[in-house]
Amino acid sequence: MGTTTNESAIELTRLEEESIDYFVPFVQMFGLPKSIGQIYGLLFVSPEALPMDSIQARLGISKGSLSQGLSLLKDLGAVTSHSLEGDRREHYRADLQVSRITNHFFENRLEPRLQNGKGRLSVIMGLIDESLTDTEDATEVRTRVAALQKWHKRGGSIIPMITRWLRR
Amino acid sequence: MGTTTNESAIELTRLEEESIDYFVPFVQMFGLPKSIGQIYGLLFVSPEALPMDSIQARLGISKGSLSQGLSLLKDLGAVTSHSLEGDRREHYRADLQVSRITNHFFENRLEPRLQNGKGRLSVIMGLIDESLTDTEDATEVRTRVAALQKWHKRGGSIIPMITRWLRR
DNA sequence: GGCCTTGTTCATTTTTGATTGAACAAACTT
DNA sequence: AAGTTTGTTCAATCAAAAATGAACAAGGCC
Repeated sequence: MGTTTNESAIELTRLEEESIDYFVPFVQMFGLPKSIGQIYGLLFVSPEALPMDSIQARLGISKGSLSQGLSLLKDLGAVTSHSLEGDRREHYRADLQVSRITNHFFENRLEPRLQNGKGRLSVIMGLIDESLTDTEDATEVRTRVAALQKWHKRGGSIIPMITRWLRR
Repeated sequence: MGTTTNESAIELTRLEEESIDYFVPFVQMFGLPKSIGQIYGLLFVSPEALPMDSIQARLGISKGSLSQGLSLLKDLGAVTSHSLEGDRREHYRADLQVSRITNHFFENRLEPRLQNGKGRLSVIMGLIDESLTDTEDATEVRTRVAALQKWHKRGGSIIPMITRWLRR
């Protein structure tokens, strides 16, 4: 049995449970909260789009979490919302682009920090002589920083590769 | 000025500060605690290997964190320990292989979960008919899961590529 | 207008994860 | 062997992140 048990929720099918148990660790791997995995997991195995109250009843999570979670998933492009005629509620459906979640990770979490790091490395390089008076010491450390810079370039160039590879 | 200020610590050089400010976000990007970044950042710009008490005095972090942090870094292979003659204390030096940190992320954090996920997907595929009686619905969802499986294969095959690329 | 229904926001609570430091072990010193 | 230095472990504390739910819009409906 999975870890999806929750008293106050409408019973989930085994399929839904398994899907959620799949997606929760998946999204956590990319630093997203559990609730995102639950929501996406449920929608992923729902053939028809679901309204918020129905999702809430099944997952037993708060309206707040749900609203925020759905809005993040919409931003990522992992979930789309649809209005059904004769129903005022928005209905949410999982988009197949799971890669949106991973792209978000690479583009929002990795990329900017790598970028920022690049600048810092130049500063560090500049500070070496100032702090390390012994020439040998300075050379040693400069070698290390140079290796990092090289590595940085590599890392930077591989991210677009990965995202391209994962998308489609 | 960086975020590395700490009352009870021996003054850090600008170089050390910058290095720490570089590595703290870097390691956090991969889900490692801040203290790991501080330790590694300090060692990275230290030409000579440092003993624990000296690291502690400079960073102002607890002996516990330090011991655990160093042992993790040693496990990663990002730090090596050396015994100096005439000094009972172990001395720690940063290994240039920063890629060890990223490898650890890919191999210990991503890989096993992807592996685990693979199995779950088969289970999910098997549960579809059981839960979705409508044939169209079942087909729809089966398509989604199939897409995920395909994506999974891709993801699995790209990880060795990335680690190979980053190493050396 | 007044009254529902649907959804968002955000201050508070809860949970999770990191850090601390005291207790302990191991190894050296005299 | 008693004392000292060095390092580890782990229960308790603290901090950061996530979830809750009440207060608040924004629209529809009578």
